[in-house]
Amino acid sequence: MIDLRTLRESPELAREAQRRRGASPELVDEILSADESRRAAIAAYEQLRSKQKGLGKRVASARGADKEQLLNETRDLAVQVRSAETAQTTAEADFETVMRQLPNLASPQAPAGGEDDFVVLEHVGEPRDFGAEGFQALDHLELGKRLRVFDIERGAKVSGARFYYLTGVGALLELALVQMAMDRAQAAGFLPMIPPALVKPRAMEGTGFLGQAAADVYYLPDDDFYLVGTSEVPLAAYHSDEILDADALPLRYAGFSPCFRKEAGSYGKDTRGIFRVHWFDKVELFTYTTVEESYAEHERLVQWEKDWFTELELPFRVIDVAAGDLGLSAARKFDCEVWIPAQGRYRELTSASNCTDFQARRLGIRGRFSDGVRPVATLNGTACSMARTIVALLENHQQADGSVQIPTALQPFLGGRKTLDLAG
RNA sequence: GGAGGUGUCGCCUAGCCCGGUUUAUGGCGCCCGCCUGCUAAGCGGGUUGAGGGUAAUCCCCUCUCGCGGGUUCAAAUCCCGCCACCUCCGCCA
Repeated sequence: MIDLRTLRESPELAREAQRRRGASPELVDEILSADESRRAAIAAYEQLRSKQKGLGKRVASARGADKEQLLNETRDLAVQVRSAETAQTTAEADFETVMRQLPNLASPQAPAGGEDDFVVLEHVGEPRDFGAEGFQALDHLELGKRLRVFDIERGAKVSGARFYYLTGVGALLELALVQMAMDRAQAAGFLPMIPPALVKPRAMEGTGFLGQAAADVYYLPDDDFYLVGTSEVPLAAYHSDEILDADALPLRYAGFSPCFRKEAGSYGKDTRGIFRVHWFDKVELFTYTTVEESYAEHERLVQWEKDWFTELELPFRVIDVAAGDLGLSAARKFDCEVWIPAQGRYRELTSASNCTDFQARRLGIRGRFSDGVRPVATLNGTACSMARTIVALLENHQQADGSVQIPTALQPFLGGRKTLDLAG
């Protein structure tokens, strides 16, 4: 992210960075002014406090009239110290408030523009031509109903719209995907984790989900808990306020957790089936490393995701998300979009973000290096998002007879099962 | 949810009742040195961490005894609230 030094030395660069992200350039000036007040308040407090300490020592050893004299002096000083302390606390809080609104610095390589200005980096695999195969492809809702993979009606009855039950083979399919994703993650050096899905505000705020994304987050006011929208949150907060041993980096974790999303503002979008839901389970990859190493790690995350879809025999493309569509914390983001036949387009199934030191600064995660203590970098990437992967598998691997073929790589995790069909 | 106990510088620990000379005691570990055929042992010294100032590994300042408030000229120490852990009870998968 833009650190304070850069902000102070070249505010115009920072303003430009804000414009590039579609964020307010004026924020930079607000921060600078808050920073100035904060520093002045700290300096004033520290000076008074130092004086007070010196006097305190003399009071301790003084006797009689000397002591009375010193006590009078220090009493006056104490009043000043107290007000200086209040001023400092206020100034720091004000500074934090504006500073926390500043998004990460977008990578210079990220394409300019907003949501529609992504750049397609590559296509892997070919969408099937169902017409040529002589049958009309069904959408995942139809397939899922017929094969009893999920139960949307009862999901709605019990929990409302955008909820579902995974049933029978559907439930087994998710468990198989979890196992396979964890297996591949472990092979790549990630430590399997099952983190808490309810977190305190600090974790949510530190990962950058209480900014522009706040409307999408479930909150339990009685207990002051947030429901995580991804295990990125508890995995990032795992090492909060810690100083990591540089030799231990990179630290890699694969978290499996439910994900809860309000999907506010998406009314009417993707209402069919289980493509866009309020809850799904996901295996997420998370890395702590150095900022210098983060770029290479980002490439590796994308490569692991590509390998995953190749193993699942799903046609996909990789996009480079534009600066204006990066959210608060990412400096750069690559999405893998899988072909969804019934929709006739590529849809996001995984996303890999390099958050550089943005989350680490906010969560107090630093590394001890030979040249000192510095914030580390954090990265996250989807290993497997269950509901959407099930959608993709059903639609892409459907057969003329209404059955669905299980990709070879996934079969061992389903007890050797090769197809989903009405019989079983 | 209820009762009691605990939380100190990497780890263990003293200090808290009775507030000030605590720049927090001692041990372990770690680092440097001495000594010794080698090793072990022994001896001497060093060692909380973070933030900031500075050209600076010198030096200076602030913060740091679970967290946050309060009392006081002054808080590890007194008071209040919270959190975590332990023991017991209750409840529960």
